[in-house]
Amino acid sequence: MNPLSTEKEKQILAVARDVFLEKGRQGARMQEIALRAGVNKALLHYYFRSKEHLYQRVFEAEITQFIHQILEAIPEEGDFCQFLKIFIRSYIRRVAASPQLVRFVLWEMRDGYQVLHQVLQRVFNGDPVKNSPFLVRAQAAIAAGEIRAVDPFHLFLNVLSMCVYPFLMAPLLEQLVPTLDVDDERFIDQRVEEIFNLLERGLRP
Amino acid sequence: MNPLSTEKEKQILAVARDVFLEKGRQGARMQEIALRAGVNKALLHYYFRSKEHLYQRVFEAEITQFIHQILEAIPEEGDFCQFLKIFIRSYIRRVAASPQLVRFVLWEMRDGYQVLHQVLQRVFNGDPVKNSPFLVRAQAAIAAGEIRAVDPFHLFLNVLSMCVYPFLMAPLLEQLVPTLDVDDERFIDQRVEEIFNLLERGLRP
DNA sequence: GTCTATAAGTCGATAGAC
DNA sequence: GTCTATCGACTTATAGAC
Repeated sequence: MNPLSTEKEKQILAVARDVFLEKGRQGARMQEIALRAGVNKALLHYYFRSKEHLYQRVFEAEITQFIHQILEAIPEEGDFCQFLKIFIRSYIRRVAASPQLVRFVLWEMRDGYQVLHQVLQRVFNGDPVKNSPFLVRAQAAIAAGEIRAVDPFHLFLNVLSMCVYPFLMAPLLEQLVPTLDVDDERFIDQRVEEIFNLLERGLRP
Repeated sequence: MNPLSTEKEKQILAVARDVFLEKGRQGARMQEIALRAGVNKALLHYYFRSKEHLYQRVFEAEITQFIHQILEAIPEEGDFCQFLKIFIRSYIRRVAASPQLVRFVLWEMRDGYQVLHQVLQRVFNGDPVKNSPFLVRAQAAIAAGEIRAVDPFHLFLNVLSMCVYPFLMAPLLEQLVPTLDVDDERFIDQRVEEIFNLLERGLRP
């Protein structure tokens, strides 16, 4: 196989990712992907056979990469509060870097939640609920009396929610508050602080 | 104007709402809307001129209705904690009733955030940030020393986030935890309790 | 492998009968 | 107002030259 072909394949995938995230599964056009990738439309079918195949490749790749990036940012040591703050910061930074991805995944989840589930199964050795670092750490912290006995699952949902949702609403928020810029480091730091302080106080034993 | 015509127009709008929420702006098909509404495709154009017009009508109507339903459920009296608990319960019930709507709005917000902004301007007399009941109540509660001095804007974001996000993730969550049913009253009550307890403790002066 | 050209099908929109 | 029939534009996909 020609290394140039592999290179071109990656190029197409990168562009397809952008177009799918921008326009969605239905809105994306093979013509636009070809144009922006600087290749002919027929070449897309040569490499990926159909729009559906290309979409599946992009969707699965993005989900896998996203989960791995989050996992890499999770610290192993330290007490639960340290762990929590670092997790919040990492997660928010990742989401702020491409909120389009989260919006895309949530929208496409209507049909594609099985794919997300399969990726989680693979990454977390068959049992995401039991093996998720966050849930493991939270349970340990409760057992050790570091935090009060909340439901770890709901706690996890609460943390993810507060980290993600404002960035999904960003276009509206920036319209409502003209001085606001959700990509600004200061806003991100503010959110980390507000979320962490709320949790730290709300979880005290 | 024939009352039957108005009836048919409403029927089309109701079906169009379902199809747009299900398939999105691009994925929705005029043919499908016509079929499910039991009318001819040409009639859609007779009433609404184009797919774009029909979409705008549906989008604006849904946003307006959603905001009004939330506002109706906001209590006037009581201390901030009572207010908070009722707000959380109302908001979650509304979101749980049709998470598809929220998913749709967030996805379409890429282009449609101006519409959302216009509706908010209209409902809140030109200044949603100043006149939003939640922000007003939060500021008063801080001034009265009922809760500690957090940023009301971030507090609002946190509450909305925790109420909405889990229902956006519902398809995945139910796959991960087979016993989970996010439409079950018990899950909804659990979430209200977990969110309220976290906030009540996290906001103590 | 990469291109041009085109097939095959879909969809929004409209003309025109009733 | 409501229907049938069809146009015209667009999109995916492929055939075939190079």
